[in-house]
Amino acid sequence: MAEEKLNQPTEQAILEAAEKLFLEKGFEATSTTQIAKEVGCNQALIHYYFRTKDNLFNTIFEQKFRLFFQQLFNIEGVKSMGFEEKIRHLIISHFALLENNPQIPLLIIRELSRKPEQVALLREKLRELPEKLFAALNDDLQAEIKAGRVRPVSLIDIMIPAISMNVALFVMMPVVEQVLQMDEGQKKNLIEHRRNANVDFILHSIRA
Amino acid sequence: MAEEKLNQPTEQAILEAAEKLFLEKGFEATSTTQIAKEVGCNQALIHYYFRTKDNLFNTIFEQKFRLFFQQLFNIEGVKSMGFEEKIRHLIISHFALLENNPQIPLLIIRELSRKPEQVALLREKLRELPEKLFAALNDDLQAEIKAGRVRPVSLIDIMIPAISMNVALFVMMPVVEQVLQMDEGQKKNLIEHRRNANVDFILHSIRA
Amino acid sequence: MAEEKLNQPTEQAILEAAEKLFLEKGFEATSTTQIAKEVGCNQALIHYYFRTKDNLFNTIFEQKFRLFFQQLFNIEGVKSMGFEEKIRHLIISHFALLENNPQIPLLIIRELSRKPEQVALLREKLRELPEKLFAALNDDLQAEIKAGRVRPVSLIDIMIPAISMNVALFVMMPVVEQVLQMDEGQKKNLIEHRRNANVDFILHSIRA
Amino acid sequence: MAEEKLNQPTEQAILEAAEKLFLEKGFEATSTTQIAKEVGCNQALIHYYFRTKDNLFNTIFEQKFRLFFQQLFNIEGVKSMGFEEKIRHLIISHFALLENNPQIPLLIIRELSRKPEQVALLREKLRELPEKLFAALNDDLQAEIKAGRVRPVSLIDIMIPAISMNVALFVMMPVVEQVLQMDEGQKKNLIEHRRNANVDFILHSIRA
DNA sequence: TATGAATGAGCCTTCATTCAT
DNA sequence: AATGAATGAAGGCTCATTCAT
Repeated sequence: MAEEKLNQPTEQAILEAAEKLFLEKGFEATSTTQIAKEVGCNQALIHYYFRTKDNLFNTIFEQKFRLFFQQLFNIEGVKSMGFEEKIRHLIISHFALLENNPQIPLLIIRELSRKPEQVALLREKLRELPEKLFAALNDDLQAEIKAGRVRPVSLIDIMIPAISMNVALFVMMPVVEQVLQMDEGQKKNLIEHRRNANVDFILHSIRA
Repeated sequence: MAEEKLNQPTEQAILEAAEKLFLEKGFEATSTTQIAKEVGCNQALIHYYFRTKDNLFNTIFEQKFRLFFQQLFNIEGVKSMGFEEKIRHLIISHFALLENNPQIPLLIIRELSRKPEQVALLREKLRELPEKLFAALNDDLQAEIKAGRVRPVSLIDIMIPAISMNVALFVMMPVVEQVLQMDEGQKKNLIEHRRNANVDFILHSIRA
Repeated sequence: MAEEKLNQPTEQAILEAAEKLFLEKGFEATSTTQIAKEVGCNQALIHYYFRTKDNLFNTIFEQKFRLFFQQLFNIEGVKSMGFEEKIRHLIISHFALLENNPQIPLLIIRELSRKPEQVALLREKLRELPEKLFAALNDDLQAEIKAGRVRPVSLIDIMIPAISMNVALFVMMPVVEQVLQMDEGQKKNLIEHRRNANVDFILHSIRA
Repeated sequence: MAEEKLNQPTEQAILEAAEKLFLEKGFEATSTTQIAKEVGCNQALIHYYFRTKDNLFNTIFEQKFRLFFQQLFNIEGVKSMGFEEKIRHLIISHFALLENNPQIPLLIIRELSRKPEQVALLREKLRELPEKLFAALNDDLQAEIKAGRVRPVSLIDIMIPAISMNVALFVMMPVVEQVLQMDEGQKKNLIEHRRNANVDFILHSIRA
């Protein structure tokens, strides 16, 4: 309960090394020996701080998980916007979140099955979505449709493409990078382009 | 490289068991012991046929990989269609391919980094795309744009959303299933719905 | 169920080494590495044959356990004897059993708490005792008491001292050996003496 | 060696926790971590006070050992008794000692082999026996035999059964408890009964 | 073709111990 | 007096691989 106490530098270093490796290679492919080597400490020290590899992973997973979904549903200052502006803002926020945490979706996809407790947490988080955001947005959407500015389409059929396009970009990016031998600049350009392209695509698609 | 001699039944059984497990749990989390148990044979037999676990994995990876991209770019009988029909057909073909091989994208995303040799292969395959398909399709697209039936948009900016939406559906499906506690019927309905929803979304988005 | 199949020589060697070490030092103080060294094989081989240290121990424990209690209650040809002769024979049989398996009592005392399944087995074995032996013996005892040849005493109060004296000798022998710096000959003499001394003590004690 | 300065309360707490655990589970199966947890202190503190686990164990072993044998041979006020009364008193004293320290015999049996230094100590202690007790008692015994009140028997052949019966009761008690599923009351009754039964048995056995 | 036996390397974990504070 | 941090060694176990048959 009393979480977020200031970690010791070593504990923090372990967390960071573990985070890096778990995100990069997944739980199974990461060994505590590798983490220790990355930290530059004895392997037993990892168990001193976190007792088990599973524990260490859970700590990181939960933290990343919370961070991700808290930001995902944290959409302040949207109320005063027009509908199109809202959509644009939400997609760009989501995109930014992924840009800052590009490996989290794959982490969740990979490892959620190993963490049934987290499933419940996610379910709960997702339940907040309709009430806080979905309902309001849906009202706007229905108004837009009635006004003839948007074609008849359900909100979920807007959100799924939006989320899919954003997530897919970052999930598939490592493959694309490798295959197209992209350098950092090219990658940056691609991301920059997709940010707006995704928004445009959605907005074009829903126009009446 | 591609020796296509008919496999022995045992060799085939190993391949099938390995395929199932590798797709399900990934390379690291699958052991040759598990594969042997699944086949119902001796552990050493796997090495008799494939020498190393890596070898066995590569065989499957390459095969799945070929299958995936061959079908992806194999668009017979498209020529006679109209542009919209072509797009619809391509997306639905791609969707069907994913439906039949829902785990392949995750496999590639997960394991491609471990297989630099495969990257070259993929690159080569991708180079065929523009020549066989891309160019022809692009001609159609430019014609449609000139005719005012499609808004000005590059072909790649149509393909990326299309592929993204299809891939994201199947990559994220295991998480969605778990979180929403969907049964088989619900899952089937969702997939059925998305098949057409994805097409519609693309088509709506590109209309002038 | 189909137990007692002919063991491979290596498996047998492992069993023997493990038996020796487990009896000598107990479960906790014996490592699989030590067992492997004793056998002269790789440590992993022990897990190849028995999967876990616990499994290996259980195999030995159960075998020793069964052997011990089967012989304990296997008292053939006693029926035709007179009462005193019966008592003598039973004590000497028990003594011989301990002589051949001097470390088993300590093994059971040490490790039974770690093996709750075995407790049930032992309980069952012990339930056979009264029916097969105890009842008959008790009839004899009552007859002897009525005839005035034996003082009034319950059978259990004869058996407990008998068993105690026999067991205590072998359980305490390692300590006695060490403390008194006895050589093999002295030890043998002591055991030989106690064999008869124990019988005599019991017989003297119950005489009217 | 025997520095008898008053222990610090913490040191005392460690000793008590360690004693409890060592007696219960033996040296190998007890970890300094467990002891620290039992005490509620830091693990390092145990080494601060006792330097090594072995040292801590030796302290306890030696203390228990001394206590056990000092009381064993400490037979005050016996001189004025008659022979039978002496025997009775000695057995009951021994029994009481075991009742208060029921785990010590098993501790010694288990761990003496790991402590060759302690063997010398025990040997020395045992050498005091004949001088202080044995000789006097033997005189009494010979007198009794000569008087025809006791059958011809050596003192050692009285003492071994007496000690054996007492020790065996407490050494085997944990097994008996488990197997017969005895509750505390039943156990208490059994012990109470055996206390006198053991005395009676010895006395009956030596009568002429 | 197929298998049982065997092995070295690595994994996660626990342990006793040390050291600086 | 007491503690948190850190470590080397060892434990049990699994793994991919090899080899003789």
